[in-house]
Amino acid sequence: MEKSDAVTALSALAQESRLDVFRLLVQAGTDGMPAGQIGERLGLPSATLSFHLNQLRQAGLVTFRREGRSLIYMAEYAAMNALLGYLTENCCQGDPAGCAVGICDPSTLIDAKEGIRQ
Amino acid sequence: MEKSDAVTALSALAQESRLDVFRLLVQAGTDGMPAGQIGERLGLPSATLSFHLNQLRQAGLVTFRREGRSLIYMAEYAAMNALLGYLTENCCQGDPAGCAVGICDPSTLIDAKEGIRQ
DNA sequence: GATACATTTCCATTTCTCTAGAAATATGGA
DNA sequence: TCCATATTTCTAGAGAAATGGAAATGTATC
Repeated sequence: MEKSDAVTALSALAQESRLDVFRLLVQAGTDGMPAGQIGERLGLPSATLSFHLNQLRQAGLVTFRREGRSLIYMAEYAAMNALLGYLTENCCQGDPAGCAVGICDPSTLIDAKEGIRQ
Repeated sequence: MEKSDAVTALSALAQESRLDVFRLLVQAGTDGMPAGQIGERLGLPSATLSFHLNQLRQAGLVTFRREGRSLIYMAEYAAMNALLGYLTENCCQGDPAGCAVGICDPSTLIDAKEGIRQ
């Protein structure tokens, strides 16, 4: 992961509404959640929500698919894991004994056990 | 960890110079590094560096101690671990099989193996 | 094609953040 | 006490981000 990508992802999460949205989508799992439902749950006007969803999308932290009239947003677990990896990358002078990298991906549990980063 | 604390910590890290400073201190370990040396390494004017160090300090991500004329800054590993925990907290609907929380602390390797969060 | 619905884009306003020179503060040594 | 060093606080200007109403876009249904 590049430094600029990390800053973009951290900036995207460093805002109360967006952190709420992201965590909601992390909870929602691979099913995702339509934009309208997100706005309803968090009490955000549609234009405001759309702005924040766009920020999260440009940071690579969420993706979406269309289903009828709705856009279903879902968390991008790989991006979250890459960010966690970046933050802990230089930790403990590379000693794995004191440094366990967090991995979280409901769709690839097998990969998670092997470790995503090589 | 409170949501507002998480936003503060993420905001602190969501800036190129501060991310550089934090990672440098994570590398430096418990010895820490004097402010002057940080500024020299990253090419930051003293007032600018001081502003960023203050942001990191207010976010609880770094602490400092005085040694003679120098202020030695060091990473607060517990705060970083708390943030990683917060981001992955609602992951995988609580299923521990797909969700391992990252832990990193050179000074408490034993605690790390037990897991810091209860 | 007309209408309803879901969501986005446009826009202006307000608010927060970054930057770095200059002055102030704290410490140590002559 | 006086000077050098290390770092902070003060300050103001420039730039970026957040907000939400109104209008536009895309999709489905009749």
